[in-house]
Amino acid sequence: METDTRSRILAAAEDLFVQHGLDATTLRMITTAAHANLAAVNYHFGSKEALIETVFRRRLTWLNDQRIAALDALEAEAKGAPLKPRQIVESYFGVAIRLAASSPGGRTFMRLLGRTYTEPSEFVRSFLAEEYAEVIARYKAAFFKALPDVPQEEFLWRFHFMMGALSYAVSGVDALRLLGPVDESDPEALYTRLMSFLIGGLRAPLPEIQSQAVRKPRAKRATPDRASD
Amino acid sequence: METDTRSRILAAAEDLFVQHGLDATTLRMITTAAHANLAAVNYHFGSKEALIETVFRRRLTWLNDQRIAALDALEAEAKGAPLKPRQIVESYFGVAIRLAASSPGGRTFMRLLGRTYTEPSEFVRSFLAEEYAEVIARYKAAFFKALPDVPQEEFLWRFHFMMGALSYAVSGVDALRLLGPVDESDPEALYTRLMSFLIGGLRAPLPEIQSQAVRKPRAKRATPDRASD
DNA sequence: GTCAGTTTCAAACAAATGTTTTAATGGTGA
DNA sequence: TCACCATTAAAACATTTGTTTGAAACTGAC
Repeated sequence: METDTRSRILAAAEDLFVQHGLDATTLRMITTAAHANLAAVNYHFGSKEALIETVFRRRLTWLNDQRIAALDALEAEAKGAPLKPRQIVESYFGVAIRLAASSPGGRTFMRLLGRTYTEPSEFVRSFLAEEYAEVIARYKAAFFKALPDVPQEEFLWRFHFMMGALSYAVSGVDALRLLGPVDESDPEALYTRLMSFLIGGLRAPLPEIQSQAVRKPRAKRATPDRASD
Repeated sequence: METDTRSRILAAAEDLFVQHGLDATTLRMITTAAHANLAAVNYHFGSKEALIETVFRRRLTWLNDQRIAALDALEAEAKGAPLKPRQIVESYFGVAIRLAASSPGGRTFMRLLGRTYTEPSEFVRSFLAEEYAEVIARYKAAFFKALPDVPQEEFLWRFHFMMGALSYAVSGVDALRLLGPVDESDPEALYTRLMSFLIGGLRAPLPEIQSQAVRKPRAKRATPDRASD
């Protein structure tokens, strides 16, 4: 082996986590794959949870730093003017796709991350929230400024939907395989496809949300947008 | 307790699975919550895996039967003509949202299902694929007929993205909470919001996918669609 | 060569898991 | 009342889990 034990463990863990999930991956699987002794994980990281946190934080801080840097650059160029929604979407989701495309390890990690957004484990959620706090705040502000006509609640949902689409885009494989054979090998094409979809969804006509108290229970659903369908 | 042991176990399992995940939920947690003996799971279901499968199949077959029935109704009415994309989207994703809205148990299950699409466990994937095979085939055919101008590969990705958005829409909570306080209490509003987004994404301008072999490595990304942004 | 500090190793640890076993319980019809 | 059945109950089962231990091996500085 070329690298040191610590690095080999990190790589093996990342790989096995995405294959089998966090819980189902045992320390014995990791240390075997890393050609290390079982005790090495506890020696180098302290515990399995600490290893998981290290695996995530290592790449996630880098990812979100990239996002913030991209936003900084856009806002510097705009000199106070609102950004175009497309620019913001591209910088937020583009960074993720590019990480997935950059290296086998990056792709593995993005698949892992996509799966872990919905991870119920408490300690994972807590450091995930911590890692995302700043970047979410920055992008929310940028979007609100760029889309002053879109109600904030509506936008938050759309952002949420977009994150779901991204998650499936990078982690997809399994669910996608249900649909039939598709080509997942070209990240540039995936990027282009996802952007089209996201922008289309983000800029879709605003639905008329009736207040829950007023609406009649079994009323036929109104379809106010895009009458041409 | 009102109901019999088997039903109490099913309800408790569904509830705990969505809270803690499949692996992290132990039989002891389930049987305690269900006020049953530990051995009851193996007596009534045979194994933990069989219990999981029962929990999913019970609601999933119903869900997909509803989808197929909805499609049957639409196609009967259309008398051979292609359906409108919006109709198909509404029948597929609307059924899911409606199940989530119909009862606390339905909502719990949809959250569980959203989380489990990305479940790496082999046996879960296998029976999920089995449950989805027919409904996916039917809807693929309907979509291809409704959108003859959209390349099939492009559509499959968009369908995949839509499933990601749905997954986050129903299972979301945690990831959504990162974004800030939103109202998740009104399923009708969620339905309307999601539909707008999905239709917007589905009908977005087609991206120009350059063949991977031809494209230059670091070429600036072309943004052929929606020049107005 | 020696020695302190770091890393690796094999072995064992307690705790928790799904499952099985064996007996007890409760109801139903003969 | 008895025998039969399905269900429940308590206890023990073998495995597997993450973690700890204590000694061996290695490393670099003096």
